This record gives sequence, C-alpha cells and structure tokens, in this order.
Amino acid sequence: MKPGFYDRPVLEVARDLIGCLVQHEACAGVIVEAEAYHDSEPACHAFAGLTPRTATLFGEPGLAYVYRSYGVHALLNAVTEPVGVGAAVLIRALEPLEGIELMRERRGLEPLRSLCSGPGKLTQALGIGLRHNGVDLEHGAVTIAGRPPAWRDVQVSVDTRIGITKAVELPWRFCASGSRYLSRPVRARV
DNA sequence: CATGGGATTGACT
DNA sequence: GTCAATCCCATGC
Repeated sequence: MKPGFYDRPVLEVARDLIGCLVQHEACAGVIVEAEAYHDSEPACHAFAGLTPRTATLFGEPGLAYVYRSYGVHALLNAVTEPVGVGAAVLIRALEPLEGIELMRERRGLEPLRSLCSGPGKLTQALGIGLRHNGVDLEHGAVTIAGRPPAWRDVQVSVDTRIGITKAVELPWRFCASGSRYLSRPVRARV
C-alpha cells in the first residue's frame, strides 16, 4: 500500500480496503467486506481505553490487530489512524483467489462461496491466528496489497455493522456491491 | 482471585 | 428460527 494509507480516518481506510488483496503464505483473497471501529464509539474494544488487550489498536497504523472472539475464532483487523487513536478495520469476508485447495483442507471441503464468508472463516482458511497480532501488514507474514486491476473501480455499498450490541445504527460496514462472497447480504445501499 | 461477556460459527429444529 | 462451544481479559470483590 502507499505510505500513509492507514494513517487516515478509519472510515476512509475501510472503504478503500474493499477490493484489496489479503495474503498469508500460499493463500490469498480479495476483501469484499469490512467494518470500521473507532474508540469514540462503544462497539470498539478501544472504547474502554488502553489495556494490554487493546494495545495494538492504539499502536502504529498498518499493524494487524488479531483477537479471539467467543473463545473460538480469530478476527483480523487493520490498525488505522495515528498512534494513540484506537481505530481499526475488521476484515469480514474475502473472495478466495489463491491457495483455494489449502483453504478447503483447513475448513473442510467448503463450497467456494462460504470458504471465506465471515471474519472467523477467513482467518481459519488463510491460517491466520493470534500469533499474528501486531505484525506489519506491509512486510510481515500477513500482508494487504492494493487492488488488482479488475478491482480498480469496484462499487462499494454501505450498511450497518453486524453482530454487535452497541452503536448498532452506525453505517460503518462496507461491501463490494453484488459480491457473492459476503458474510451476509447488504440491506441498505448508498 | 472469580466472574461474565463478546466484532461468531455450525449444528440442529 | 434457536443454541452451545470456548478463551481471553476487563472488571469487581
């Protein structure tokens, strides 16, 4: 990504990440769904302030924040905004691109559409875990690269976030319009 | 030190 | 549609 890409308002970064490429070892996929979280609103882990758990969230933009959800799933986020601001983009769904056979082995012979159609599914499919918390998304084991040519002009739909109990009304979910690889369909469109 | 909740998924009715 | 699994860590006693 270009220098300073993550050092911007989290809503801009979340929208711009749609169509970008997530890679880990031999597996890669295109981001088709992402959500923004910011320490100014209570759905964000950083809302409670700086703790050992959320330290990465307040750290350098461009780091990966990986945390365990419901005691079971690892969720991948990209840290944004300057150091001291707790904000990140949750990667919620990918369109599988490379290493699909390996993804199927890890997830157990899934149809292509459901291989990475959820934040916990895609980390399992790509082999991403808590050990990746804090890695550099530019040069680390897990990387995010710019949009492939076919995704240069992707249309982005906006919706409310999923699976949260606070600040549910904020339209901070971004999806590639018409994608068949989303975790859930888009309700509203902008 | 004990407790409870969560940015989910998959299996079941 | 409902519901359990399962663990990190924030919070409170």
